[in-house]
Amino acid sequence: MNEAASLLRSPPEGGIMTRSVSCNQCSLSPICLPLAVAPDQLEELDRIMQRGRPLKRGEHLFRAADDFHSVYAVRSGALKTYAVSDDGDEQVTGFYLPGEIVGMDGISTARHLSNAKALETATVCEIPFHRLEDLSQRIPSLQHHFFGLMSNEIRADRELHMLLSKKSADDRVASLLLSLAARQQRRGLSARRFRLPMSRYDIANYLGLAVETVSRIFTRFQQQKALWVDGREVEILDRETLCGGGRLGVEA
Amino acid sequence: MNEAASLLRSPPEGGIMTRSVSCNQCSLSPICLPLAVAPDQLEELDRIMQRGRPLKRGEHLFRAADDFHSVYAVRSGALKTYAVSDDGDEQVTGFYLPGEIVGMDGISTARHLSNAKALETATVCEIPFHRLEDLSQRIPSLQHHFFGLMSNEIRADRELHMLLSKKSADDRVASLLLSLAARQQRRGLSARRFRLPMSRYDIANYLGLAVETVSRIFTRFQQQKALWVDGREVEILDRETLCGGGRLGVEA
DNA sequence: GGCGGGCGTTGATCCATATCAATATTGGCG
DNA sequence: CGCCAATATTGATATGGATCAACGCCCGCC
Repeated sequence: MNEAASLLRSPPEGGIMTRSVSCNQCSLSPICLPLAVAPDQLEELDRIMQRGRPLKRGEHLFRAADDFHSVYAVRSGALKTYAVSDDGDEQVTGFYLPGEIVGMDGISTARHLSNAKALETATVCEIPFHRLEDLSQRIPSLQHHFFGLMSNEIRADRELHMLLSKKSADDRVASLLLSLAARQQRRGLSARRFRLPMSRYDIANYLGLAVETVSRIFTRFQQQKALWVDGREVEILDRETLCGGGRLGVEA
Repeated sequence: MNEAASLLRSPPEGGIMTRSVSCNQCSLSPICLPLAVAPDQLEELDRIMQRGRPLKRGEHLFRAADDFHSVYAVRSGALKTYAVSDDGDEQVTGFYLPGEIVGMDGISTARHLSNAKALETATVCEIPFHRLEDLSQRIPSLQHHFFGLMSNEIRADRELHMLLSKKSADDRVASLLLSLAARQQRRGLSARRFRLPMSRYDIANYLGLAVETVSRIFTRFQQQKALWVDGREVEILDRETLCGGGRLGVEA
């Protein structure tokens, strides 16, 4: 269980390595925090970032009730966050892909209130939050960007709210697929074809559905030639049908 | 339709009045933005706040697609925010009571993406966002507090996510009632008895239920002596039963 | 190479809540 | 004061998706 580093390009020569890749070398910088920082100040941001060893699938980045001190930028792989309610059931609250920031819900309480777990081998850049706050005092564009990031998170949650409250199971699954596709595209990857980093269970849980329902919907989308699925590989064949196919006349 | 100011304590002497009440006179200051600002800097915050004429029930504070330039602190009354999806159906995304900040979802886009509408006569303090950002550059505690506010919004949305995705209609209604109660209490008012500012339709819409379901649940809670209801007046008689009554054995 | 356990699919049945329909009730307004 | 429209309640029925059950598959592990 401690051979985590072995999967990595980085030499396993000691556990935590702190400065293996700087932001300006990172291919994600145009969509990650650095986009808010002028080139000549990037060094400063870089200095507060900490790169850790990769997480193996199933490992936790943080857990609910841990002290909150950092947010994390995903560098590779994927994570999910989930909360556990008083009566014990789990709720997946989000999926995080490279270039995205995880952990922002802990800011107000000094404790994390959700758990973050790697869905597959993942690397993250840790950003101690108090230092990010300091830096934001000196770099207005960084403060602005970070307000924007949080605002985006709020917006996304509002969309999810509508999804869960008003939309059919089909719409929910379609919407998640299209969201993942868009996020792939943002990273310069194919928006049509990609691999789902999460299980059907996670998808169902996130969308408030039963696994069986998700499975059936994948099958049906495939029958309708709107989607090609092979395990976790998917290819979006027909966005129109996915989106509104059912409602807008095309039945059969 | 233009007699809006007439309902007010403030003299209707010209439409917009800009400085009728300063933050340090405002009874909400211990729970509103001022709590993040040292007394000797309160003046600065005060200077950027703008107090407008009150909104009448049904009036909009802003609409989706309006330019975003401000967030708003509710001073009295109540508002709801709602979004309208492509296919035309409405989703109530939040209720805002005195001391709370509305409009934060617009920050990242320069446009509002939801509508904010007064549920009853309401007054708000307008806070031009770019000036709040400036001020946050000079008052670290304000920046910190605002990050915290947004983080809270995210947290609340995560709880709602669980509510919509995993909980029964009963739990959802109970949860909303308890949330409103807690927010009453925060303002120093009774957590047991209060008036719902929103219609059953709004409640149902917000919680992803049908109006009829909400109505029936209110009736049932009353039969169970967990709640007393008269129109929009409610009194919470038994939190335990409300929370988990159904599941935890007490049936009948 | 075979075994076991998570993961995924498919079918049959059930139930919580939506939907449809009808009837109060309330509150704003002329 | 009385009317109308919006709001709220109540009952009967319909249904989308949950739940229960069974089975196949894949993959990591021994």
